[in-house]
Amino acid sequence: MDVDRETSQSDFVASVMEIVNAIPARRAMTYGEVAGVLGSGGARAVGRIMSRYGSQLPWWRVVRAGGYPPQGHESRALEQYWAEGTPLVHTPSGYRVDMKRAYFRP
DNA sequence: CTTGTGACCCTAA
DNA sequence: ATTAGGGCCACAA
Repeated sequence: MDVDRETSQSDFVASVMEIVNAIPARRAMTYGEVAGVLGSGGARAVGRIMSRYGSQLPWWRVVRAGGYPPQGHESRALEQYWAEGTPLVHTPSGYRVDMKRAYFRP
């Protein structure tokens, strides 16, 4: 077989998609936590996958550390949070997901 | 190989 | 709450 074509990398991508797709509504998980569950790559690697494959995933359920939504996509995420009823907390500079209630641990 | 960029994280002040 | 600095991983030029 010619090289492993897509093994370690594609496996990582598939795992991320599985986890994100498994996050229930009104819940949220951080990039670092997803990476931690996989035990490989890093938060940035997860973020990169989201930018590439997140189009077909509930990407709004994946937030930054502290519950802050993805940078540059805050408006889009807010619409989804509002539609699903995700617990939010308003901050002086915007809003954030209430990790106190929305935090999801697989 | 060096540099720059990105849907990131942590600690300190 | 906010900014600054360092660390991390993956990729294009």
